[in-house]
Amino acid sequence: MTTQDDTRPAASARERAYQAVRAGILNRDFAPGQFIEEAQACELAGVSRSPVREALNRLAAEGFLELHARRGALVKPLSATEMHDLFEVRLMVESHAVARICRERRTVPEEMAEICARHEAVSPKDLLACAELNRQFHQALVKASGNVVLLQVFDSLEANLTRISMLSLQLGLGKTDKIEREHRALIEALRHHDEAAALALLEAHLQPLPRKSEALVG
Amino acid sequence: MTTQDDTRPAASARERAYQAVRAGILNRDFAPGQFIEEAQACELAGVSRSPVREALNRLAAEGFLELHARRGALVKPLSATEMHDLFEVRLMVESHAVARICRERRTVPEEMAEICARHEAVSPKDLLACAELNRQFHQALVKASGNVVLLQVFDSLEANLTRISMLSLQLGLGKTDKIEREHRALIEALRHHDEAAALALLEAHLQPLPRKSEALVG
DNA sequence: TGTCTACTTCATGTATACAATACAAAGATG
DNA sequence: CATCTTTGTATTGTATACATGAAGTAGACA
Repeated sequence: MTTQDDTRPAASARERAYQAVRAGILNRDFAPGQFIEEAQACELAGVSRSPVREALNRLAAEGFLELHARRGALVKPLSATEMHDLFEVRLMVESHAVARICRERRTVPEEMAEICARHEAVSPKDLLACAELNRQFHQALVKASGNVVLLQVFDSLEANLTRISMLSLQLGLGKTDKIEREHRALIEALRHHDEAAALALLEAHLQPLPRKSEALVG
Repeated sequence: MTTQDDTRPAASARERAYQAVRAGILNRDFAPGQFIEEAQACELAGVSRSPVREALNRLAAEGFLELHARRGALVKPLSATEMHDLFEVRLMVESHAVARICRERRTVPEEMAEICARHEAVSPKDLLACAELNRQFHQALVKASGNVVLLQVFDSLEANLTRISMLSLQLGLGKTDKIEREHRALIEALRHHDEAAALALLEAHLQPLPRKSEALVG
């Protein structure tokens, strides 16, 4: 029974467990390679094992965790190869979205510009908010392609993308104002349905992390 | 309780529940749009609600089901739009794999030819085996790209692809010998690293279902 | 007769109890 | 001293009991 202005009245136990553990992973309270015990998660979220197990299953499906039978939930380390491959796939997905938008001369949703505006308003210190807005922008781009399955695929990359994004910001790479400028430029190119320009901007925007940061995720 | 002369070495309760419900969906014992009650699934698999719930969660994550809070697990209908979008994404993924194989001049794994050989041996009547071999071939193609994330993405499409594949064969579309010939031709093009030819073959091979069959899935 | 309401019923959400197993530490044996 | 065995303990896997909320039904009233 979610009221519309849901400040936070009654989240389900499963949802609380999910959010708590997910935040713990992103904060690196749970480090990659570490096992998360159900009891820990129970205490953290203040719920019993049933919803915790469902949350862990979900996090595993999303790629945050690896479930080992009778061992528990391992926080999945990201290898250099995986990070590289992830960026390649992400570029493929977003390029496809750009191509569809330009070729079918789709109108660029207002949502994307709005996200940029919100991006301006937020403090560069608030890493989680910045990462979230960045995610929303790229998600909106893929959504604008009109292909629901493409959107599902993009969402399935979200877990790892968010982890990398958080890390990138924590390391002080990726200035948020530069990101926002590039987003606006991309919107402009899309509005003119200039596929070549948009693809070039996208490719320049989506650069993998430098090698030195790899070890930090895995 | 499990009898002692259990031919199988004791699959976990969760796995049994997963297999049972998944088979039920593919057989269309559980029709699209129908709600699966946990009690039904419990009886079907002979286990209690705990492993059944985990199985349903997994099936939902894989795209077979939609979980509605306090309502249950709905067998997800596939709309015409989703089927179309699915083929577009699939083509994108496999095209990317083909491009990578050709451009990086990768050796085409023996596995792909072996699958074709097995395909020859199997009876065209055995729909499930044919669908499975077809899936394996395309999965091997994506795996040959060397991009592990691309493979994950392809696997995430599996649920819906399998449902459609089963349906296609049930309807007597897609002759299996034609499929196998096209697979062999694709291997040949890949071995020569002829990207243009391989992409053309792939595109011709991956044709969406005719419109008339749409209603049967949704 | 239609509709609104209160109640009954039942499925899901959550908590907890029980079972099985893997890991670790301590002891036995060569 | 090293290694194998044994046994204890902790954690996951499964079953079941309880709580909560939703949907349907029956009855009363307009």
